[in-house]
Amino acid sequence: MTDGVVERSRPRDRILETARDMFHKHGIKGVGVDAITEAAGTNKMTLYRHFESKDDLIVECLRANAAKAGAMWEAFEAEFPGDKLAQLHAWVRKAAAMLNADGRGCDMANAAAELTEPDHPARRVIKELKEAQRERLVGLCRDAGIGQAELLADTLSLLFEGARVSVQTVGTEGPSTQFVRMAEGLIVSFRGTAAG
Amino acid sequence: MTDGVVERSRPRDRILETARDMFHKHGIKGVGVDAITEAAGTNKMTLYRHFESKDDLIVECLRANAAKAGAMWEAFEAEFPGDKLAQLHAWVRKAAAMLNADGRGCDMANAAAELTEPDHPARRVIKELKEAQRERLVGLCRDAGIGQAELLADTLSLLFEGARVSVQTVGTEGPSTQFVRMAEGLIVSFRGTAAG
DNA sequence: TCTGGAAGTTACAGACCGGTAACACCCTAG
DNA sequence: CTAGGGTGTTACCGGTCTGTAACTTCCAGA
Repeated sequence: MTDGVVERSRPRDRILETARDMFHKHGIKGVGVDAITEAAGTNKMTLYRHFESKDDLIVECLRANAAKAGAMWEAFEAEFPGDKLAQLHAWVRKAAAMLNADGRGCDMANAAAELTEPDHPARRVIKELKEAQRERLVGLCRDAGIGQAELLADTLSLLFEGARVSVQTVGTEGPSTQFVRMAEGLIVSFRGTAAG
Repeated sequence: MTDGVVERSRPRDRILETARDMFHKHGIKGVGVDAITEAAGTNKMTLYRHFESKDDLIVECLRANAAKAGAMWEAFEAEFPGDKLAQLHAWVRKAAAMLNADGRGCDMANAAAELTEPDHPARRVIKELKEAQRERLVGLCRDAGIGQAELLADTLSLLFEGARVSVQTVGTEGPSTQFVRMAEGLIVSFRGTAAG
């Protein structure tokens, strides 16, 4: 049984998954390690055997989130192999779906809002992962043949980030309802300037 | 001396101002009432004589922020009386300046990220104040003679919100550097469609 | 000068926080 | 059967949190 990569329900995995869920729902400082271990069906000692500290657990949760996001990009490539423009539209649809998923914003952004210490270990990984996501979106726009790929990618990125916080503050009935229209309009507009 | 509206350095005002500053810098759950009162040069009992609870203090801080934001809009009107388009451009400049002011995002959005309880008293005031701000921006766009005023206002709003969280996650050198270009381009674009 | 209210001080309650020590328990590999 | 590592259990440490009680000090207004 040592070959299994899954080996599900090992305590460490349960802790990581439970922490991700609870941090997402209640915020990082709103959840204690006791609550996490209890919800994960284990205990505090086991948590501290697998993670150096709560901060370490936070960082691992953020990395797990990033890994899940990375899988999303690969799913786009798998669904529309080579068709970067179709993948870009898939990203827009996926982003819109995330807006209506729940009222909580981006875990990275929320973590950045809570962990204010400038040298907190989570801050560097947040920056790294956000920059990596930007690279992927820029690459998608560029390979889709769009002229000002960086500007379009940054605009779409800011729109999406803004929509997520808008959902968190005024709910799903606010400005975020127009996200798809805005994004699609921008893509059309940028494709037009690329040709001209 | 009862006529004075200022009467500065009254304990309640010092507490409110200090709490606003500390909540902004360190987050709401990252600051205790002891730290606030000490920084305000007073004590905990005085705080609880003026505010029912920490939650009440939080709500008052958010309202104070909104009042300050309201003063900003009035400053636009005072600087460019009647010229709504000039006021819209002033808003863009002001928003850009706020991006470079400090690495912390919008206090409302940060509070919404931290206070996850759905019935937290701060949530309703956050929603009210964000909706009020949207109304002002929509009104500015409409009175500036722009056709799809709501769509432009929502797009600018999401861009600004996104830029603020972007600053918080990747810093001032990220996508937010393009905010002014994006916003001005959008205004030009929307003014074009209004005429056409 | 007297008085009343606002503000300061100290101490405390009760709960929760992150983190650790010591020990008992399985369960599997040899 | 045995040994050992991963796990569970209990108790605890020192600190911090919100909120309160009881008391003192100050200061402005009459």
